[in-house]
Amino acid sequence: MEVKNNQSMESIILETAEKLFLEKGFAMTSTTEIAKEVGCNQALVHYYFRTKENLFNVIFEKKFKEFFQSIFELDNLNELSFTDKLKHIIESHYEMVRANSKIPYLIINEFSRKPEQVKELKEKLKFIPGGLFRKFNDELDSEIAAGRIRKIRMLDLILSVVSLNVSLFLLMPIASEIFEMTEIQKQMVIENRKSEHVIMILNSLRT
Amino acid sequence: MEVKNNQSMESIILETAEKLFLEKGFAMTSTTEIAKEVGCNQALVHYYFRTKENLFNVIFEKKFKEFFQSIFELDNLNELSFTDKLKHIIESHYEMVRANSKIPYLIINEFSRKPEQVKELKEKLKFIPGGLFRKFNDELDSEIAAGRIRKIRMLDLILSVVSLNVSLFLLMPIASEIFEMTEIQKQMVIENRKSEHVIMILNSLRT
DNA sequence: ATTATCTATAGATCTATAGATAATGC
DNA sequence: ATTATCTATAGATCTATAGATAATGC
Repeated sequence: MEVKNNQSMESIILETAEKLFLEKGFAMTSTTEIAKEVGCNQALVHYYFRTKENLFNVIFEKKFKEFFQSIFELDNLNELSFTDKLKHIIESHYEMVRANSKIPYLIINEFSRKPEQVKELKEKLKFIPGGLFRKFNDELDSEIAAGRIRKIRMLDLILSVVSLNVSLFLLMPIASEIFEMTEIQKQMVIENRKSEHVIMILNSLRT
Repeated sequence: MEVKNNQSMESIILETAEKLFLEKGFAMTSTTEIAKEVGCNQALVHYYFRTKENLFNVIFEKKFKEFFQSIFELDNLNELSFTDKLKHIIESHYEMVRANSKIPYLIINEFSRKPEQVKELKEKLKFIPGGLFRKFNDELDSEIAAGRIRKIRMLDLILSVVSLNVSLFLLMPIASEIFEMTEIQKQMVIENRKSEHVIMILNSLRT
């Protein structure tokens, strides 16, 4: 447990690995490359994390939790109307995906790399309080019962919000080529889509 | 140019490679593995396609074109109203993604593997007739002018349709774990989302 | 003769570990 | 003494090619 000039070697390795895994995925990133970028020898990466798989898992679990935690963040919204609450959720989820736009790719990648281990990942979500979730579901149902929004299941609502937000950032590199956007246009689209997603979802819920 | 019992070796290799690349991506698939699955030796894979990169590119270009062609398939819809036309586009795009659910992942993967080559891929879309596209854009604008739908750009409409359709299949493996769906429930969700997407988009366009 | 298929192997990784040396904490 | 870092290397890939042999077309 040495404290280096500011940062321990272990944490530098971790951060560098995180950066590279997010950029290029598990298979395309070697421990040799991580070491080279860190500026140490390759054995040291294994000294701290034993295996590449191990190192990846540490990072993956962290990112995976980070990502799903934010989806279900519903605190301090009690005083708002259902519509405003939903608007807030869409917007904060959007901002979270924007700030962590590589995570969805990492997660999809990992699920396709180890489909058999999918069950274990479920365990990692146990920390999410189901209460908030159920409460929002009840509110949704009573809005429907009151005839203020059309009939829709919670699952469909979540899928729509997550789909729109996540895939904007997954598709942006491709879309910007196809539609020949400049860097500025790209930024404008990203800026506009936030309110577009809110409008879409809210509009689509009208009776 | 030998014709084997039914199928040439070259096409068997191509099909097997396609299957494996779609399943596991470029980096996680080796020519050794392709050969093993085909039942030939590894040198033969290189005999027909020289390099792994080459083999991948042949497959990628095919899939890439296939995918985008179908998005812009707007034939034989002239007699329909704008709304019905849009409904038809959403549904047929949905079915295409369902039938080729691994392609979006392949494309996203490739774009993140070679971000520098993005420009070249643009070339591969030159075959798409811009006319149909512009015609639909004009129709959209006149619907807006007539006050029948809210103000929206073509780009936003396309992004929304593609986002919803594509990410359903990208997210399904993960979502089905989180929401603890059985295989039957999964199939039901996939069945339901088709009309849900149509409703969402059409509803969201109302003034 | 030409094309398809195989065997064998070079050369470049890459992961993981053993064992030596340097740095630090007590 | 213990922990961190390095050098060196084993062993397992993997891609690509050279060169031998088998199969086919004329």
